[in-house]
Amino acid sequence: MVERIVAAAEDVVAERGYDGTSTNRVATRAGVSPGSLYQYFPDKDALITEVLDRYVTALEARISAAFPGRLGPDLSPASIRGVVSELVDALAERPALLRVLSERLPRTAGHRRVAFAQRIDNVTTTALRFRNGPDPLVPVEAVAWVVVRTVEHVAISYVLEEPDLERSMVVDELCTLVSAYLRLRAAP
Amino acid sequence: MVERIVAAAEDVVAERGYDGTSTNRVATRAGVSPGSLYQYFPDKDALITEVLDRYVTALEARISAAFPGRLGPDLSPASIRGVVSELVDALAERPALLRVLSERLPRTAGHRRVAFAQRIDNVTTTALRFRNGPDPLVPVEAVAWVVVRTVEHVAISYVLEEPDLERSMVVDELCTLVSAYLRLRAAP
Amino acid sequence: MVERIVAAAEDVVAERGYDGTSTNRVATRAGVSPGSLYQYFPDKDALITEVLDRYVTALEARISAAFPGRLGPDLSPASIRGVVSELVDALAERPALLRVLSERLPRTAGHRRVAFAQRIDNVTTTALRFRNGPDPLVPVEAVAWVVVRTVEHVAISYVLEEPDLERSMVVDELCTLVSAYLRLRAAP
Amino acid sequence: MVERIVAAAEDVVAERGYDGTSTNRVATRAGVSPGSLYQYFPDKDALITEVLDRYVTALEARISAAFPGRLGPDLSPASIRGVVSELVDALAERPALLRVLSERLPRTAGHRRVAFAQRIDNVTTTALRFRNGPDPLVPVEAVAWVVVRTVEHVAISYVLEEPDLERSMVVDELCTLVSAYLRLRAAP
DNA sequence: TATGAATGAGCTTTCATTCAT
DNA sequence: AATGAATGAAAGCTCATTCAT
Repeated sequence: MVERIVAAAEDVVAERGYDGTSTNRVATRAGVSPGSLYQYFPDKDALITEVLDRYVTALEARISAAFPGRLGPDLSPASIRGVVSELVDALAERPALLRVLSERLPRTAGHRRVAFAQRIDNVTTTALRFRNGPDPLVPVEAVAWVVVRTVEHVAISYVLEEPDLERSMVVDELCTLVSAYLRLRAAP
Repeated sequence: MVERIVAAAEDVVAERGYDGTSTNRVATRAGVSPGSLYQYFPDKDALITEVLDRYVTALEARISAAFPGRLGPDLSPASIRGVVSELVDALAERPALLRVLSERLPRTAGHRRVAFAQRIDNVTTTALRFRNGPDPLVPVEAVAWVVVRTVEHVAISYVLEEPDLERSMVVDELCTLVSAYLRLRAAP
Repeated sequence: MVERIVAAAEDVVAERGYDGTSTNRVATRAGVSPGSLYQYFPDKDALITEVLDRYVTALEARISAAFPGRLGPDLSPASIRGVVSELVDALAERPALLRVLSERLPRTAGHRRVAFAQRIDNVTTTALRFRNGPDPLVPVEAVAWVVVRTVEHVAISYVLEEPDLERSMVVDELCTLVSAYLRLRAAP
Repeated sequence: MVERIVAAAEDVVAERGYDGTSTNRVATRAGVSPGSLYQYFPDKDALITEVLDRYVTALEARISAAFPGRLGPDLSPASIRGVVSELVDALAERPALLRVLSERLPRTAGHRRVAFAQRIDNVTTTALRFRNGPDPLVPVEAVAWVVVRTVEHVAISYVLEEPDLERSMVVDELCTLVSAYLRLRAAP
C-alpha cells in the first residue's frame, strides 16, 4: 500500500512538479482513495518528503558505491574522475526529480540532501587530513566544503541546464579543477 | 502605487515563498484592494516575475560594477577576489529572495538569471581567449562554463546553507580554487 | 446529492435567471458546500445545462405523448387541438425556466431545443407527404418549418407575455390558423 | 458624447452579447473614461437598454414605413407580402442585436419591443374591425394578437436559425398562412 | 483498514461603480 | 464636465483534509 502510494507520488512529482502534485491526483494514480493516503502520511508534505527522501537514498547508494574502498581516503585523479562521472550519471537518471529536489531544497527533503552532503564533507575532510597530516595552515573543513559544493552543483547544473557542451568535456574540466585545487591544498 | 505593490510583494515573497504568495495577501500587505493589483499586473505571475526581475537586475548591477573595467578581460587573482567577494555580499543581502529565485529558476524569472549567467560565460570566454590566444587544446567555453557555475553555486550555497565556516575563509578557498584552475588553463 | 443540487439549481435558475445563478448560491440553497457541486458537474455551465436539459426532456415527453399514435401522421383538427393545448399547458407549467431557456437558446441547452424542433419538423414533413403524395408544387419542408415555428412561438409568447386574452380563445385561433393553412397546403 | 458611448456600446453588444459587454470595454471602445459613462447612464443596464431601444426604434421606423398608408387598414395579400418581406429584411440587418434583444427580452428593453408589438396589435385590430364591421363572432383582439406573434416570431426564427430554406419560399408560406387565416376571419 | 463523499477556506480574477482631482 | 485610479464584493473553481460508513 505504502509502496503503491509512494510510487504513484514519484510519478506525479516527476511529471508535474511540486505544486502540480495534488493528493487527489496521487490517490487516483495509485488506485487508492484519498483517505487511505492519510493513514500513512500525516499530510501532503510528508508524502513528497518521502518521495524525495527515497530519491536521495538511491542517489547516496549509487554515489557511495563509486568511492573505491567505500568512501575511502583515496583522492587520486582517477578516483575523482570515477566519482564525478558516476555522480553526473546518477543525477542524469531522474532529472525531473532532481529539479524538484533542487527547487524545494530547504523546506522538506532538503535535510536529507544537506545531511548527505555533510557526510561527504566529513569523508573528504578525513581524506584530506589523512593525506596532509596535522597542518594548521590548511583549513580542511572549508576546503572539503568548497570542493563538495563545487562538484555537486556543477554536476546538477550540467544535468538541469543542458548546456551545449560535451559531457566528457565538462567532466574533464571539473576533474581538472578539483585535482588542481586539491593538489595545491595537499601538504607540500 | 506600483512601488507599494511591488514592495509588498517583495516582502511576502521573501517571507512565504512563491506558493505562499497570494494576490490577496500582497494586496492586504500593500494596503490596497485586490483589484488595484490587476491594474498594473496582468496576473499573479507577472507580479512575482517583476519582483524577481528587479532582484536579478540589482544583483547584476552590483556584480557587474565589481568587474574592474566593466566586465573587462582581467582575470588576475585580485580581480577574482573582488568579484567573488562582492558576489557573496550581494547574494547575502536578500537570502529569502535568493532562495525563491533558486526554487523558481526555470519557470519565470529564471530566464533572466540564466541569461545573466550566460553573459558572464561570454565575458569569461572572451577573457580566456584574450589571455590564451587561439589555443585549440583548451576548450574555453567549457572552462568558462565550469568556472562560472562553480563560483555562482558555491556562493549561493554559502548564503543559503549558512555552514559554520568563516566567510573570508570560504571566499579565500573559492578564489584559490578558481585561480589554480585558470592558471592551469592559461596557455603556458 | 445530485438531485439536491439539481433541484436547488432549478430553483435558483427559475428565480434569478442564468447570470444570477452563481455556483455558491446554488450550493447554499442546496445546503451543500461549493466543492461538492464540482464532484458532480465539471463547471457551472454543465450544471445549468443539466437543469435545462431535464426541462426540455420533460417537455418533450409530455408533448410527444400528446401526439396520437406517437407523433403519427395524423393532422386532423382534433389532433392539432390536442397537441397545441397540451403544448401550452406544458409550457405554462414552468414559465421561469421557459424564459431562461428562451434567453439562453443558442449557447447550451439550445441544441436540445433546436434538435427537438427539428424532429417535430420531420414528423410534420412526413405527415404532409403522407397526406399529399408526391406533389412538387407544395414545398413541404418550408410548410412544416413555418407551422412548427408558428405553434411553438405563439404558445411561448402566450405563456411569457401573459396577454389579457382567454387561453381557450388563443388556442382556438392558433388551431384555426394552422388548420386553415394545412388544408390549403393539402393536395386538392 | 452620448453618441460615442452608445455607438461603442452597440458594437460591443453586437460582438460579444449582453454578458460580454462590460462597462470598461464600452468606455475603452468609445475612447472615453469609465467615469464619463456614468454621467449619462445610471448603470450598465440603462446603457444597454438605450442601445436596444434605439434598435427597436429603427426597426419600428422601417416596418411602419412599409405599411401602405402608414399602418393603414389595408390587409390585402400584396400589402401583407410587402410588410412581411420588409420585416424579414429589417430583422436580418443586425442579427447580433436581434439575438441579444430576443435573449434579454423581459428584463430591459423588452418593454419597448412589447409596446411596439402591441401597437401593431392595435393597428391590426382596427384594420380587422374596419373590414369586418361589428361582428361579435370573431374575437378580433385574439386574431390580431395571434397573427402579429406569428409573423414576428417566424421572421425572427428565420433570421436567427438560418434554416436551409429559401428566403422567398418562407416568406411565401408565411404570407399564405396569414392570408388564409385572415380570409377565414373576415366576415363572410 | 480502507473508503470516498463531503468539506470549506482559500485561490485568482473580473467588473460595475465611485470619487478626488 | 470629464477623468481614471481605486475599489471591493463576488464570481468560478481547487484541493488538502476529514469522518461516517
